[in-house]
Amino acid sequence: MSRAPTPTSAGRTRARKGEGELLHSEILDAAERLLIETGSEEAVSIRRIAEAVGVTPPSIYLHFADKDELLLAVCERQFGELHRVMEEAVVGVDDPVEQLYRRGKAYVRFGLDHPEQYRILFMRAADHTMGGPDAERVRSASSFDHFVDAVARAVDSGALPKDSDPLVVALELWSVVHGITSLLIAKPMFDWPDPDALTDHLLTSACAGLMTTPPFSAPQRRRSRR
Amino acid sequence: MSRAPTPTSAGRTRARKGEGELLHSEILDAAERLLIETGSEEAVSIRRIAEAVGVTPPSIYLHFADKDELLLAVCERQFGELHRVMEEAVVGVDDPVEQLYRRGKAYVRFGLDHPEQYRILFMRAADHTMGGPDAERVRSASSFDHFVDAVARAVDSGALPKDSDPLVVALELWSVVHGITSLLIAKPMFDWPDPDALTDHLLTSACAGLMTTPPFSAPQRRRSRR
DNA sequence: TGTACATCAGTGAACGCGCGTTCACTGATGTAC
DNA sequence: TGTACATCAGTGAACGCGCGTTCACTGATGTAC
Repeated sequence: MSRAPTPTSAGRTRARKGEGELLHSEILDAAERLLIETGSEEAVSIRRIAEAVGVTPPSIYLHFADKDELLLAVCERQFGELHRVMEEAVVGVDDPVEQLYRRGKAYVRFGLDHPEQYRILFMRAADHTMGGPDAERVRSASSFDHFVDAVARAVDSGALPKDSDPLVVALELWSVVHGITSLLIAKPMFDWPDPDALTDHLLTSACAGLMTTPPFSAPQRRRSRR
Repeated sequence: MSRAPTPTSAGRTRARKGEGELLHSEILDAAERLLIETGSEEAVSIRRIAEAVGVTPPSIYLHFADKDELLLAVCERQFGELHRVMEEAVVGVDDPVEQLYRRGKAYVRFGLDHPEQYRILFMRAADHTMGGPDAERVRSASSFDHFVDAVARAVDSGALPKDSDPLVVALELWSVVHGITSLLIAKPMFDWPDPDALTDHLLTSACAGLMTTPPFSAPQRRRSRR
């Protein structure tokens, strides 16, 4: 409309000399926004991100080596955010089992609130998300390690069998909440009950069941338990 | 090498007059093969499929309206196959709870044996897999309905609380096996124990827990259970 | 048995598109003298 | 206070690519007479 002397095609004004890093986070914001709006990872291209920021495509390469690095940075942000909401969910909660429930429900809620981010974090093919750069491995593992610690505390409290392997139990509980989250995202057309209540019920059942069932033991040479 | 009179660029010989349908299944075979080989849905293009079959790209359109219809057909095949292995797993098994375990383990094994197909079936965004054509809805639902029936039999047998909603329990158990399967596919870098034994243990725990925990009930106006 | 014709499986060339990435550049900002 | 210069954020045009899809066609196969 008005022909003001805007230095870029969009309304953006060029960064001052020492402030080139501003664009860095603007790009990440835009990438995340596009991801949510389009709901599809493929629809998020360098060109569309540049357009959204109000900048030309080559500018992106001033701040990210290539598209993969950009997407990885978006993932790292999300891992951080997921970690944050899970920790936030347990502040002031002392009972270790209650902590597990809270973490689980926060996890599911995060996934349902940010389905597209969740897809990138946990529903992508193994190669893309992992393999090369271990930045994500670190973040992801660190968050998972916190969860394993939480399980270990529940074992210590006596709410889970004394000889449980916290790692295995953590993987099992993670499977439970991930199963609920990802199926709700991928198959919303089924008659799902309230996700929060469902998570609560299934986690409660699973913990109760783990208490009364012999702990997991790796199959021996002989055939497995059943 | 030898300059034999091959009618197509690859070794394929043109179908006889009434046998145009032959190419139809050759295309599906090739699409599936490419999916497995490349391990990526995006890498499977009309052009690559045509090349794999030994035919030109436009020939594909003689048998499929567009790429979506082709991928849908691949999915339907896979749903059929998954249904088959799950039914096969329970032949000769009378105990309804044992049937649930067998189905669950067959499900996980199918996913791990066919990770790329599993991704398409259960790990894609909601829009792609569903929405328009309900062909998949039918297949998917029909297989799920069998599972709900199996749960109902377990309820009737007294292995699950009398007033359980079989649909909810089925969704819960599905979440468990899907959680294990999809995490194993997406996050193989964690220290997973033997999938079969893990599935067995978690399903056993979950069923035991469901037996001793009050059945799921939808949250009332008052805040949910906890 | 022979021939004209309809059918039908498949071809070849081209369309327009959006993509990631590169390269030489511009021009505003700050600094040294 | 003035000016030459280095720095650095961002541009504009172009590259080559693989994609889904279309269109008018070819030529072998079977059929009617």
